[in-house]
Amino acid sequence: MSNEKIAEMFYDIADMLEIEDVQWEPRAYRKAAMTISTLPVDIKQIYEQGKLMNLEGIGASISKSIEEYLKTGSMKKYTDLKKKYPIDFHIFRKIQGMGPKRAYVLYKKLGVRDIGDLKDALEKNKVRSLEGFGEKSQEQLKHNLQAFMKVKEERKMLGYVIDYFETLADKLRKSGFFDRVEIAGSARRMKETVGDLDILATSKRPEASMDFFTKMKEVSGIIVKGDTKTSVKLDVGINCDLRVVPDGSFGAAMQYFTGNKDHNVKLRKIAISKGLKLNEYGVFRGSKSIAGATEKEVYAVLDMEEMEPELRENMGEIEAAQKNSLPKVVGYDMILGDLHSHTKNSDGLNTLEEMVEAAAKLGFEYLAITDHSKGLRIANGLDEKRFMGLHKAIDKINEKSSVRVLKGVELEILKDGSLDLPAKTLRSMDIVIGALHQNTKMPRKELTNRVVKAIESGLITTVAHPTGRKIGEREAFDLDYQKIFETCSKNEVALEIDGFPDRSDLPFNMVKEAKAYGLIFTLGSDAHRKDQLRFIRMATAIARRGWLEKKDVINAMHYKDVLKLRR
DNA sequence: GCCGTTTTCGGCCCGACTGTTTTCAGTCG
Repeated sequence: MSNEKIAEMFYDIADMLEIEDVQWEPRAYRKAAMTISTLPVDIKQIYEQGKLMNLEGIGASISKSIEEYLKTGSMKKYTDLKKKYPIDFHIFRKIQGMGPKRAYVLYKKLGVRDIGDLKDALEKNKVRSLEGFGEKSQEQLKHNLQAFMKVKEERKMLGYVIDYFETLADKLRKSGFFDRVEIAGSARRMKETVGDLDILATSKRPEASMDFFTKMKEVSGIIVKGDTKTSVKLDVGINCDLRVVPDGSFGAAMQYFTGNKDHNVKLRKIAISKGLKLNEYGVFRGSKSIAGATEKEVYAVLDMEEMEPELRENMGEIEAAQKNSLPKVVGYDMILGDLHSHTKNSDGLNTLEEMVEAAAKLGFEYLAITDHSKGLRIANGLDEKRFMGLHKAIDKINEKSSVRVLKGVELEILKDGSLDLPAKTLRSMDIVIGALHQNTKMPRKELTNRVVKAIESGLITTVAHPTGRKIGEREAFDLDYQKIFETCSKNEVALEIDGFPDRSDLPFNMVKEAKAYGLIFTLGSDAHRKDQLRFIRMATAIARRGWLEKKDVINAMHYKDVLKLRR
């Protein structure tokens, strides 16, 4: 996919135009870059459909540049600018305190082009004497550069830290120093990864409450400490901001700090169009506050419904809220079971009995055991015989267990698109999750046909973790996803949302895309240990972020209906 | 450069922080 490449070029152009003090254009290019980098499909497809100009922030000029790049592999505007500014903006953008203007000064005065040059200049203390810089700026850049080099993966996967976050917030609540304590930020939006933890609170004793906070055992270092904002390092390796806000602004602050940024920007524009001003303290007409105590009233004075935090990504939710057409997204409490889990029989850690017991503790109505099939050797996949044995054990458990155990398999889709187990075995199962694990580097067309063939076999019920991505580790498969979605739709095959934090697959923006094809979804924790069954919550979060409603999610059905659907 | 039931021209989100400034530029979220 060229999306990321093109987006980076536009970000570069924006930086370079900013150096030239061009007004407004940088903003336009950044907006276009943002749109492109979050596209759920290959931009080439959109170009081929002639729909580039339908994208937000992409007009005549930028669409021409995209076309030029797709056809020739280069972009004149970019190349020309880059000749003047041969600077590694791409990397510098990731270093705090290195904006385009500073990068240019460093290039012009010291010849700094890339991260190595920067390191060199800083070590030789050449930066502090430059105009506009000083001792402190130099030290700060040194520090930020080090932080950048050290941090391989600065974001944490939310699934691994969400319980910790909630425990921390609970401790604050129970301390007696605060009146209200709520988690905001990307954790509240249930984003797959989080860079830090934002907590909002109200307190009658801000000073004492901040003292309490900084002395908690989870706090490993203090970054800044004040009455209204304190930032600390947590022992799990990320930062936490605690803000104490006035009671009457709590709703406005929750809105503001839940984000995301684009969502907030759009809201503020709408406020302006109504002659109002929106900030983290409230909604104002002139200097008079007309809303701010609750989020609901903030949205209400902007003439829209309040939407679930998971939706606030500027993916159309604002327009929907204005038209009263927000989806009624599936609730966490509507999920009755888990449709993807493993036992010791393949590559899980716990026995069938232990998994079922853990599912009962979590209040599941049902649990699908979907151990790997034989083709996945490293996972000790099961053949027909071993599955028969497993099914006998499941039948036995179902006689007495409160949790209904469904018989399933995470089935290898083989290299030629054929399936790893005979039809007879597959037909005896309640759920058959077709999956790609091996030989996935095929050309796009071949790989797509392989999956299509599996879907058209009539033997699989669901496509497992469809993109195969692993966050920070492995890219998504090179597949024609539109074709996959179409084929699933035609053949009544569901897509899986795998809630295992590293996977988080399908990604939420593609869930929304896939829903438009009329598809239904299964949610799975992909648990390989009993304590990982809790990841079903993360799968639900992705479903919500992808605008899925109760009717779109098979796990919201009772098991009898799931089995009926299977038949 | 994009965009439009207040505009096809003239707007474009907002506040805070920091360090470097003698009133502001750059950066960030």
